[in-house]
This record gives sequence, structure tokens and C-alpha cells, in this order.
Amino acid sequence: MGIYKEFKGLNLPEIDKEQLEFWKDKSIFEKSMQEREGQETYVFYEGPPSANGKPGIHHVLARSVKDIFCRFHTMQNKLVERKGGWDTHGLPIEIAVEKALGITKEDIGTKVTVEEYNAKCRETVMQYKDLWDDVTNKMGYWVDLENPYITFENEYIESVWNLLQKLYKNDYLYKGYTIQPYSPAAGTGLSTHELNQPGSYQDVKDTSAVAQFRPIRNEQSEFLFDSADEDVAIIAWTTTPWTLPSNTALAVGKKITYTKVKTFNPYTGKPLSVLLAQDLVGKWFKAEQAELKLEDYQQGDKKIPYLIASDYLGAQLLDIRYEQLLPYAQPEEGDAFKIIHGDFVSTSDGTGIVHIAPSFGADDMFVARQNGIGALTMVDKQGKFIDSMGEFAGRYVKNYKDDPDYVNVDIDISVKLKKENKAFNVQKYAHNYPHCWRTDKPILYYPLDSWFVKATKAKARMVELNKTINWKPAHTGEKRFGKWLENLQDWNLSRSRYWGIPLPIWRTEDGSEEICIGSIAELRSEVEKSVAAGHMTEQLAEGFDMHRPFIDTVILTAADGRPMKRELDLIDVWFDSGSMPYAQWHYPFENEEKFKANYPADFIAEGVDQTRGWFYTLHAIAVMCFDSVAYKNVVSNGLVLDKNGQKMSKSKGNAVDPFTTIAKYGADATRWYMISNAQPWDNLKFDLDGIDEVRRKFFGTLYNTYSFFSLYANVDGFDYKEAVIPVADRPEIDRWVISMLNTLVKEAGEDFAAYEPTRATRKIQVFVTDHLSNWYVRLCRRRFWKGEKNADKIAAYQTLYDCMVTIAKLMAPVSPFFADFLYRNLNDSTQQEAHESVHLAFYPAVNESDIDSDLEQRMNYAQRISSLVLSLRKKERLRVRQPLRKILLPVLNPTFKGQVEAIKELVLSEVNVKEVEYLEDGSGFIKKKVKPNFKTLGRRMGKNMKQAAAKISTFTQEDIALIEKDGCISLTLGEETFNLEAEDFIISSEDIPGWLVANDADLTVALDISLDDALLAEGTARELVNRIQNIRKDRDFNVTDRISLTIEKHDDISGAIDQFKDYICTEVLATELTIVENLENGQDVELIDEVVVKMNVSLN
RNA sequence: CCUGAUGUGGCGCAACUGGUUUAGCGCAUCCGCCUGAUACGCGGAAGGUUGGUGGUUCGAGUCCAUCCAUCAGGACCA
Repeated sequence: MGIYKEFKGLNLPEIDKEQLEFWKDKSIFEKSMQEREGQETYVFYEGPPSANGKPGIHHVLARSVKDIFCRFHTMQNKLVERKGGWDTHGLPIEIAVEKALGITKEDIGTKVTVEEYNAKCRETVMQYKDLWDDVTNKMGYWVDLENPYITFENEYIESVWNLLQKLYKNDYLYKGYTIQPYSPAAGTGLSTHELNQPGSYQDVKDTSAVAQFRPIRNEQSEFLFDSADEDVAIIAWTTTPWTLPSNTALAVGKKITYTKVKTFNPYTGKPLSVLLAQDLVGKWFKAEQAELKLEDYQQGDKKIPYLIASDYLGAQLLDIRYEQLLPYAQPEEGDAFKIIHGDFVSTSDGTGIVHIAPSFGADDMFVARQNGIGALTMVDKQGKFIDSMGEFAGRYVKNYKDDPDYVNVDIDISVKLKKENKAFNVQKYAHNYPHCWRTDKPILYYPLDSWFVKATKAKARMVELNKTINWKPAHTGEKRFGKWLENLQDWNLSRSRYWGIPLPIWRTEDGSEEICIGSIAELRSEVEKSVAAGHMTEQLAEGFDMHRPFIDTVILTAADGRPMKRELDLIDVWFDSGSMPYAQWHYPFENEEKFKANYPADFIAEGVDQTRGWFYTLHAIAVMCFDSVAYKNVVSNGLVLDKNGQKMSKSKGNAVDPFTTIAKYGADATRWYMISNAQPWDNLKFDLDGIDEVRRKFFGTLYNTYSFFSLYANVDGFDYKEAVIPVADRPEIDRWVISMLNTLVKEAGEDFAAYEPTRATRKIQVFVTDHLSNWYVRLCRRRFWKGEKNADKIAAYQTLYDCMVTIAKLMAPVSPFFADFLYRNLNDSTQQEAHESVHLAFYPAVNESDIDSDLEQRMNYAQRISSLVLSLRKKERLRVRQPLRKILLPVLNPTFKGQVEAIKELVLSEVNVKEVEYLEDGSGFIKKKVKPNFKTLGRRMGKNMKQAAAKISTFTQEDIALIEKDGCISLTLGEETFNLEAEDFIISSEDIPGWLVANDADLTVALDISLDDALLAEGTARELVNRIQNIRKDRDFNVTDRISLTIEKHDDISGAIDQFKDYICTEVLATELTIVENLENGQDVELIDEVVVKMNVSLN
């Protein structure tokens, strides 16, 4: 039994389990923080997930990203605390509960008490907490699950109230009357989020009407009239004729050209001049009817003639007044019934004149306010016309009640307009209209009272501070988030629901006095006053619930003694999560020091969908309340799609379950795959085969490297107790891999620090598979299993060991399980470092002095030369086991020969060739070619580059020799002469006449393929060794077992046996090799070219 | 409709500020090979008008314009 553990095979899920146990037993996560107590902090904020849905594979990606940087900075010796959190309020939970209870919103407070309902919410919201904790644990995400912040707890709510009060005091809160999507059928306002539910927008056919508004004839409008009796109408189109009684203005575009068209009303046949946008005349009048004469028209004619009379610019029409279309009521406040300008007016639809009903359209309200226009609200919250609507009073504007006898109000209004010569056109119109996702009834836009955060007031500062935040990727911050901030609207804070943080504002009935409460203590003292004033009978109980309905029983007293009731609204849940930097510590009521040390965050990460969600609310609250950013670095990760690029969804059945994936492939392979395959902010096409590939290629290779190491280190008893051999004294290849390793440490460190995990993982992977395993270990195998434990062998062990320990550290942030497994298997045995886990260790320091770019370059030559030789062998069908005489290398530049000499032995043994011969300049063998170096020459020559390139291609061998000798050459193009230097050219050898040649960029290699008896015999000897090794392997001999060999005499191998008997015996660990005339019981072994020998291999 | 991202062999990705790139790598396919590390790898074959078009430039996968496609976000739906 050696000191290093040996394993039968790579089992990542098993490693996961062992590591989890180990971390738990030894409290490694806790230690990773305890050991860094007092060090510089790296602050991370956990965006709270909602535990009322199950975790998906995209959560694994998001949390991997978070985990990577927290772990990386822990390894930078920083204190990284990560408080977990839960988002517990909001509509998704309420809806889930309604569904579970089989009720709708209207039933709350009637069928179910608010108290019962909220209790159910509280209970339901954590229903999948265990599942979340489980996935967090299994994927290796380190976050404090023991002491999470929970948004429904009183302490949390109190902190939020404090923030709200801060906003209130700084004049950031106001109550406003705005137009919002509203569902009369459900009796509730809808958030834009709800409006964006799939299926909300439905294609429907509505009655649309073009109404005729008659301008009042006066000095201002006189220019519109040609004669004393001309009947002029401004026509406007609407798909909601029920809003026409509420019309108070018409909007035109200042720059739009309007045309007056003389024609007849199609329903009454009376002469009429209509005004509409020039661009839309063709939409309402057929070209062929322009041919008809107005005077020929007879009432009832199907084809109505028309005549284009005159054009006006929209600006000319402004402020013209018109007669109210359906005068059921007058607006109480503001101006009305005049033409105003609207930015949004276009000529893509309708008539280019927009009917404005401020109560029923957000744009309408906005433009009306700008112009001092009042509103009419002729429809109530149930969706029916109010009493003053005459014959329409009490009728629903849409069929909200599923009344089978429902008569369409839009049609009746249209009929009325037709009769009164007020309709120019009425027809069915198919369009897309939002519907309530709960009741499936059309919504309407309705003015509602809401509390707003005056975010627009802080807009400039938010934009400015956003520029100091490092966004990954940059465009999400600069463009998506930056643009959104620039077009910021006030934040509608109100939600008329039950399960959420109540708005802490109490008002007198007339709204003349109000108070915003900022703490429980303050509420308590206000309640005391209220009890004294007789509005309440009892003081607040200890630990009272701050939710509804309890909070609504609190009635406060105004200065003049009048009662104040709480505004019934809850606040937007996004305010909850945006408050977490403060509320997670119950700041400012507790933990002031803690808060200050942890604000703002160094790093947060969430999905890009949080740009307008959490990223915004964090930023907005921080700017408005603290004039600060909330986070300095933010990674917004992309979506996780299925392997075909489709969105994952349960209904499609293409969702990947995180639990089965982790259980099957291990957390590390899953994490490594997700991070190395695509940048976190790109969408990831998630393919399980990709995880398997990562497992095989990366983890498999690294595991095998360890297996290889442990196998021989155990045999040799390498425990790293020997004196460290200075790097400078180690062989070329050791110094090379150490140089490469240090380059990697440097670059990967920079990548991690720059929030570029994908780059880091790719570099680590290339190092492990290409450089460490397939070059270093492959070429060094013999050093590990041959001969005594001498300095060379120790150097090899130390080098390989150091590489693996370092790799364990580099990969630890991304693949915490395997990294620790590797680290502990190495370090536990040698005790080189005092850390019991890689996650307590530090990111390795770069030894700049060990980085040798010359060395890296010559090893690159070695790899490429080997590759070229192997390619030539392939072409000539010369097995690698067959030794060849020599390689010919043209010398490219003065340093080339020295560089190749240093790695000559590696190349020769790799490609099984005896020697290298250099072809020097002037040997006459080499033909060189020259190409311009566009990078340097292009800059200098500019426009002349093309000509110069042509000229350079005509250079003779002598010219090239001249460049190499003098380092410069002059080139004449027409009038001009340029002095060019050696660096302006790329010289390479092209060909070696008479030889088998291969090229790779500037390298050229020729191979001598002539064979003699000695080479053939050696080749045969190597074949024999290979076959015997295979037999050893087949028979499961130990690598150290000695054997005896008996081979039947065969002419084709006698030369090999004569000359290479010792070699063969050493290679296969044979104590004796006997040749016999006849071998019975021997096994047939095929060598080459159908040569079959009989041999017997036996264990000593 | 606006904004942004993406578009490179069948698939997934790369190519530092435009220039030693004949557009690389991996997976998959086929042929061959090496291996006392049973994992990988190596060599070769096949596979591309770098989404289209136009432009700037001595030179464009890279910059500009425009169009197309996909994705995301937003506006609007009178």
C-alpha cells in the first residue's frame, strides 16, 4: 500500500458524496470564512429565489457563476460571506394559493378570511425549500443556508419600511392617478407582467367607428371652410366606440399634412367635407371614385364621389375647438374639446387624427395633462356606463358577465352616431387586444389611484452611477440597462393584494394629513397616541404580524385628532428584494457595522431577465436612499436552452432536471461544462452529451494523470520529503511544463479577476489535456518507471506533483469537488501545505522567473516537428516503431538551431529517429521563399502595399540571402524607394529537392527513409517488446513482475535477438530470454507483414 | 415598430487593437496508428462563397451601411 490513494476508475458522483461529507464533517465552508476573519472583504449579495417553484438546471448555471467568484476571492485571502435569502411575497405565490384553495381574488375576505389566506401563503411559499437546499448542497454552491434573510419576517419588513420612510421624507413617494390595465371582470388592476402572460393578447373582432367631430366655426377655424354652408368634420377612428362619450380632445401630428376631402356621408347621403391625414386618404376613398362628379351624386348611390379640396399642416389645426360628440356630461376640471398635438400620432392607421379619452388610455391621459385637458370617466369599475349616460346608463361596455342576452354597446353607439350624421364609417375590425389572464375577458385601461416612487427625480444620478458599475457583458449595462434608465418612468409601487409588505402610510379620509411610518417603535408610539385619542383600544402586542389584515386594524390619529387609516396597498415585491442589502441585516435597527462592511456589494450575478427586476431595484433604492451604487460588478447570465436552442419548458418535455443530471454526471462535470462551453452571458445550448465529453476528456485525463502519478510514486515511495530540486536544475521538459504552468496561473488568474470564467476554464483544460498529459507525461513516462530514484526521477515527481496541486487550485472555483479530491489525495499524503482542503488554500502565486518564452517556443517547435515527421511516416506507411536514420531541418534563423538542439532528444525519441541534420544556408539544398509581413509592412507602405507585395514575390534566392545577411533591403516602386528591414519579411524554406518534405507555416522537415539491417533489426526488436508487453497486460501481470521468455527460432527475428537481446529483456523485465528450435505450448504472436512467432511468457 | 445580442463545415466553439490564417479546435463519420496511463491521444480523409448585398481599406470573419434569420427586451395596438 502506497501513500497515495489509488482508485479503480473515475466516479465523479461518488467523489461528490465523499467531498460533501468531508466538507460537512470538517466545516470547511465555515472555516473558509473563519480563517479569513479580519481580512479584506469581498461582498456578495445573493438574489433571493422564491421557493414556491422547483429549481431548474438554469439555477445551477446561475449559482455556479456566483459560486465561482466567491470561491476565487476566498482563495485570494478575502473574507467572503454569502448570506442566503428567500423571496416570499408576490403574485406567483398568491395565485398558487388561490389555486390550491380553489378560490379567486374576490373570495378573499368573504369565503376565506385574509388571515387564513395569508397563513396559507406563508406556509406555501416555502414548500420547495428542501428541494432548493438539496440542489444548493449537491451542486456545491456555498451559501449560508442556516441564517438566510426571509422577506416576510418582521425584521425584514421593518427595514423596508425604513427605506420607504426615507423615500417619503425625501419627497420620492406620491399618490397619483394613472391609467392602468384593469380587469372589470376580476375587479382588479393588472401589472404589465400579468399583461405579458402568454395568451393575454388575443385576436378579436370589434366594431370600429370613424366619428365625425364638427369644428366650431370662428376666426381660428375659418380657414377650414370654403362656403357658408359647408359641413366640415374632423374624422377620428376608434376600435372602442364605448370610449367616445368620454372624448375630451383630438390629437394630430404637428408635422403631418392633413387634407380636406369633399364628399357625402355614406349613411345620410348629406354633403360633407372631412379632414384626415393626406397619407390616409387612399385608405378611405377609392381612387376610381375620384372620377365621379360631386354634382352627379344621388342619395343612395353606392359609389360616393369625392374631391380633394385643400391641404393643411397639423400645426395649423392646433387649438381649434369642436362640438362635443356625445354630450352626456362635461369634465369637471380642465379644458376640453379642442385639437392638440400628440407625438404618438402616426399615419399608419385610422385617419391620422386620434380620439382622446384621457380616462381610458395612458397616452391619452399623458397628452391631455400636458395640454390641460380634463377627463370624462363615463364607465365605472364594474365596466358599465354610469347613470348620466342616458339611454346607455347601466350597460356593460363589454360582456363581462357572460350575459346571453348581452347587446353590444359599441354597435348601439355606432348606430346612434350614424343616425345623427356623426359616423363616417362603421365596420368590424380584427385586432390584437389584451385580455385578463384570469377571466379571459378583455381588459380596459382605467384610471386608478396608486402610490409611486418618483424615480424620474433620481434618473440623472442613476444614469451617472450606472457608468461606474462593471457590467458583464458590457452591453447589458451600457445599452439595455443604460437606455432603460434614460427612459425611466416613475415606479408604480401599489399592488392591491394581500400577501406582501403593506405600505406604511396612514391618511385621514380626505387625504389632508398623512404619516409614513419607518419603524415598529414609531408605530408603537403612534398607536399609543391613537389609544389616547380613542381610535384604538389596545396597544400593539409584542411580535404582532406586520402583514394584512392585522396592520389594517391599526388606526392612527392625526394632529387634529381625526382618525387616519392605512392606505390599503401592498408594495411591489421587487421593492422587497431590492431592499436586501439593508434588510438582510435588519439595518438600521441592528448590525450597523456589519452593514457598513458589506455595502455596496463587490459582486452580484443573476439572469439577464433581472435587468429591470432586481438589478434595477437594487440600483434605484441605493441611489435614492444612499446616493451609492449597490454593486460594483454584475454578471448577467443568459438563458439555458435545450440542445436545439429551444426554450426549456415542462410542456415540451425538454427540461433538464438538475438532480438527475448531477447524480449521473457529477456536479463538477456539469459546472465545468456549463462554464467552459459558452460565456455565462451567452445563451447556453445545454447538451448532456457535452457534459459527458467534459467528463471523459478533462476530468478523465486529469484523473489518469493522477493515477499514473500515484502508481509510480507509490512504487518509488515518493513523498516529497526530498530536497526540492531547483527548477533551473531540472531537465528541459520539466522547466517547460513549469513555465507553461506559470503562464497559465497568471492568465487564468487574470481571467477570474476580470469575471471571465469561460476563458479561464478553457485555458486550464488545454493545459491539462494537451500540455500536461499528452506531452509532458507522455514524453516523461520512462522517467517514472525506469531506473533508480535519482535526481532526474525526483525532479519528474516534483514537477508533476506541483502541476497537479496547482491545477487543483486553479480549477477549485469551478469544480470544487474534484479539485478538493485531487488536492487532498496529494497534499494529505505529503503534507506540503497546512490546509486540509483546497478551498482553504490560496490561489497560487506566479513565478515570473519560471516563465521562459524561448523555452515555450522551442517546445512548440518540438511538437510541430514531431507532428510533421509523424505525418511523413504516415504517408510512407512507416510504423513509428521502425527507427529511421535522420531528420533534415533547414535552418530558418540564427537562433533556430540552438532552439532545436535543446529539444532534439525529445523529438528523436518521440518520432523514433536517430539524428537531426541541419541544412545551413549556402548548402545549396534549401530553397527559400519570402512573403511580406503585412502587419509591419502594411503600416509602412499603405497604398503601395499591393505593388510591393507583387515585387517581393519576384525576389530571387540572392535577394532573400541579402535580407538575411544585411537585415535590410531597399525596394524601389516607381519614383519612391523604401528601406525595408528583416522584420518586414517572413522567410521560410519551401522545399528540399529530392527529399520527402512536410511544411507547417515557417517550419520545414525532411525525412530520410532509407533503412539498413541494423535499423530493421531494431524495429523488429521494438515490435517484439510491444507484443510481449501486450501479453503481460493481457495476463494482468503487475508492472514490477519479472518474467522468463522462451521464443521459437525464426529467421525474421534472429537479427533483432542477436543485437537487441538486452534491450528487449530490460524493456519487458525478463530475467532470461531463450531461443529454442521447437516450442510447444507457445502462443502465436503476429509481428509485422504476417510474420508469426511462437513464444512463451512465464512469471518468475 | 424600436433597441440590443447572435449568425463561422452536420453540431458546439476559436481567431489579441483590421495584417505570418492557406479561417483554427473539439464532437460526430471514415481509414490508419501509438500506448505497461484502459483514459486519452496521434496521423490522414471528408466537410466552409465566415447569413446576403454593397462600401471603407494596400488588406475585412473583424470596421461602416443595408437587408435576412434567430433570441431577448421594450414601445404600440387610437
